[in-house]
Formats: sequence, structure tokens, C-alpha cells
Amino acid sequence: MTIPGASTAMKTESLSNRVSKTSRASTTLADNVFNQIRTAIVKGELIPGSKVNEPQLSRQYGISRGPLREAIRRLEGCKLVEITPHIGAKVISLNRSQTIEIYEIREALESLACRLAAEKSTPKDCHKLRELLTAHEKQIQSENGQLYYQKEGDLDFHYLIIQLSGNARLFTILCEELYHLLRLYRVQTSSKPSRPERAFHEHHQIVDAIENKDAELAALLMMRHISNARKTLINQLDIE
Amino acid sequence: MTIPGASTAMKTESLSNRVSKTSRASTTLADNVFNQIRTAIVKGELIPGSKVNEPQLSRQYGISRGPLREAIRRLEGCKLVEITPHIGAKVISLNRSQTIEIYEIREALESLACRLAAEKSTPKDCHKLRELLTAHEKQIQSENGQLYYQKEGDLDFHYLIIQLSGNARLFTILCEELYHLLRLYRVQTSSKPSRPERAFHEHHQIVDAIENKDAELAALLMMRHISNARKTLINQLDIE
DNA sequence: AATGGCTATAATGTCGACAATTCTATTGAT
DNA sequence: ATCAATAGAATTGTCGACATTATAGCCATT
Repeated sequence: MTIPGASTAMKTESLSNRVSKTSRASTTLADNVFNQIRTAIVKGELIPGSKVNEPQLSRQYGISRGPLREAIRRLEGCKLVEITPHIGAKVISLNRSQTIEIYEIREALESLACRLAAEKSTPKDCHKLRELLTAHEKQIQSENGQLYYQKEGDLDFHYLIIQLSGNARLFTILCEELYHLLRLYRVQTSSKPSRPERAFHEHHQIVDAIENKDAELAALLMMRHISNARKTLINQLDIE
Repeated sequence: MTIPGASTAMKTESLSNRVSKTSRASTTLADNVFNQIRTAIVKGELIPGSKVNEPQLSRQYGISRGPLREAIRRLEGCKLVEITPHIGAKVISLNRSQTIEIYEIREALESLACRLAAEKSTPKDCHKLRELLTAHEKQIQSENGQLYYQKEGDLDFHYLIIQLSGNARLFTILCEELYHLLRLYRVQTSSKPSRPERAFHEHHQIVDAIENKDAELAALLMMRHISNARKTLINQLDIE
């Protein structure tokens, strides 16, 4: 009966953590609890498909049901819970096809992000991208491969490109909505994103294209990059 | 001091109206008021940038502030209002660049929708698309041109293709979020989507591609179709 | 044993009241 | 006349209580 999200001890404070923090200084209970429940959901501490019990959560977080219900309504907006009138909210559960749907959307949106990033990026931006990749490379070697790409490291790269796109709404949709859903799915199925070395190579190709200001190529490569991930996911699921 | 959304007398019940209705039977005040305020916003009855006054709205709709605040939290999820702690919510106001951002996203997502629709569509689906276009054509002639495409008619076509894509989340993002924002912008600037005849021709091209199961071409055409609309929008804004 | 209905319990929906904060306008000083 | 400080009003945030609806368990009937 511990409060989820309270003991969040991150070893490596990766970009994805820093950037995904909702910017608003949560001086209100509703926003506070919203963040806590959200991380509880994407961490799997609130199991997908289970009902959200208002009295229980209100006791757990030490607040009344008023702000709690507002938090739940925000979670509904992020598509992390589904509310049925007079019955209540339940934590979303992503099945195979729903996850593929999200990957399809990621394909389109991150391809767009990559195109825009290639058009707008300055030499300094490209330098940051390179730095990130070499940092990842080091970490992979030190951590005996695998581990890093299984975690949030891979996302840092994607987050940065989306930021470079300069399209704020694109960032919101991808990073504040879809990524949380995918994180949830990963926890739900305890699936390990394999193919680290191949992804790593693809990342370098993408940065090359961005550096060369070849927007179309950058877009194409990103699309294929995510398409590959999607196909890997499909195969993985076929086995089960 | 009339209740907005109550006197919604639609002359032609177009597809976009039917489909955009939130499916959940709103047996709760919060959901009810959410729908009413949303239409009030996208109709421009609540002017963009203005503050959302809770006591006033609660009197206006005859409910207490509890459900009202939940409705506002849902609106925040749709990005129709922005909430600042201890200050309140205000109706979103889209400027030029933000609108262009949305068009960029539409370009990517509807292109995806079109590709998927081309892959999955049955002959019956294609027939529906054709029917829709001829119905539009008739309406354009009868209404002395212009008028129809300025309204919701154009959207029917896009809605249907998105539905045919079979990607439910894609539908949600486009039809339940982005389209409402664009509608708001249109009201806000009272801009008239021009170029009806050209758009009409593009629509037919797109259906041709879908019918021929040429997914790549369909995607490309849809992307160009929306890209054209975006460019028209940019030019329109440059004049101001 | 299974099904249907009834009752008791628990959860959700709604409300009004109070606390905390922000906004407003008046006052006073420079 | 402009600006700062302050007191008052208005608004937002939070809570507890009540009404309404769903759930679970029990009993009777077949």
C-alpha cells in the first residue's frame, strides 16, 4: 500500500524524463495527483484493465474526491483511462492491434518531425544529435549492450528530433500522449525492444540526412526506422 | 443570456455532425456540459482568449461547479482551453503559426489515413465515396457554388476516408481534436476556405487512386491536397 | 444446481460551503 | 499625474455530505 510515484529514483535522468515533465508548476492537488497516477499507470503499478476506485485513491493520496475526479478527467484526455458513466474509470489496456495503430501514427508523425527538423536544424543542433548518439554508444558499451536501448535511451533521440521540428503541437501529441501509451504497452507485455545495433545504425543514417539538409531522405529514413520497429513488434506478437 | 448549443438547428445533417457526436450517452451533467461548451467554443460563442468564468457558466447551465470543472478538464484534454492554476481557464486562441502547425500534422495523418483506406477499402466503400462526391456536386450547383465547401461539406469527405482507414486512434486524433481546433480558427478569423472547384477535382483524383488500390498515390494526393489548402491559408494570411 | 428477484452495500454523481488565492479599485504619497 | 500599498470583492481550490446508480450476496423458486 505504497503511494505510487513517490519513490521515483531514476538512475540516469534521461532527456525523456526531463522533457516529459508537465511544465505547469503543479500547485494544485488535482495536477499533482494527475502526474502521480499517470506515472503509476505507465509504470504498471496500476494494472491495465483494472477499475479506478475513487474512494480508495482518494484515501491513498490523502485528498478528497473533487480534485481526484478532475485528475481522472485529465487522464481521460490523455487516453490513459476510459470512463463509463455511473460505472467509473478503468485503466486502459492496449491490445495488439491498438498498439499497431499507434505505431502507424508514429510513423507518419515522426517522419514529419524529421523532415521539419532537417529543414530547420542549425549546425549546433546537429552537433547535439551527434553528441547524444555517441553518449548512447558509450553507455551501451559500458552497460554490456542491450540494456540501454531497452530503456528510455532510444527515446532521447526521438524526443530531440521532435523538439528540433519546432512544431509544438506535434511534440504534445507524440510525447505527452502517444509515448505514454507505448510505455504502458511495453510494461503490460514486458516486451523488450530488441535489435539495438540495427536501430543504432539507423539513427546515424538519420542524423546524416539531417546534417545534409536532405529533408525528404530524413523523413523516409525515420519512417522506415519506425516501420521496422513496428514489424518487429508484429513478429514478436505472432509468436505468442 | 441564452444557453449555447441548445438551439442547434442544423439544416443539413452532414456526416461530420453525425460522426463527431461523442458516442457516450451523456447521462451525466459533466459530459453534457462538456459537449455544450465545446460547440459553444468552436462556434465562436465563447470568444477565443476570453476567460472561462466558473460561477457564470455554472449559473448559465444550471449546474454546480463540480461537474463544470470536470467538463473544463475534459476541454483542456481537447486543447480547447488552457488552465493556469489559481487563475483559471481561458478559451484557446490560435495564431497563424499554430494553425500552420496543425495543417502540417493533418498533412501527415490524413496522408496516412488515405494510404490505409486505399489498402483496405472494398468496392462498396468506394461506391460510398463516389456517392458522397456526387451529392456534394449537386449541392454545389443548387446552392450556387461556393457555399457548400465553405461549410462542413468538404469535411464529410475527409471524415469518411479517415473512417475507412480503420485506425480508430487516428480518427480520434483528427476528428475529435484537430478538426475542432481548425473549426475554431475558421470562426475566429472568419476565413472562407476558397478554391472549391480545385478541391473538388482533387477529391475525385483521390477516390480514383483509392479505387485502383494505389495506396502510395492516394497518400501522395491527399498530402498535396492538404498542402495546397495550407499554402492557400498562408497566402491568405500574408495579405492581412 | 441453476435462475430470478430482492436487499444491503459500495461506488459514482452532484451539491453547497469554506479556505486560499488572485484581481480590482480606492487611498495616499511622491 | 503616476505609482505603490492596501483593503475589499470576486474567483479558484478543496472538502464533506447527500442523492442516485450499480454491484454483490442472499433467499426463494423451478
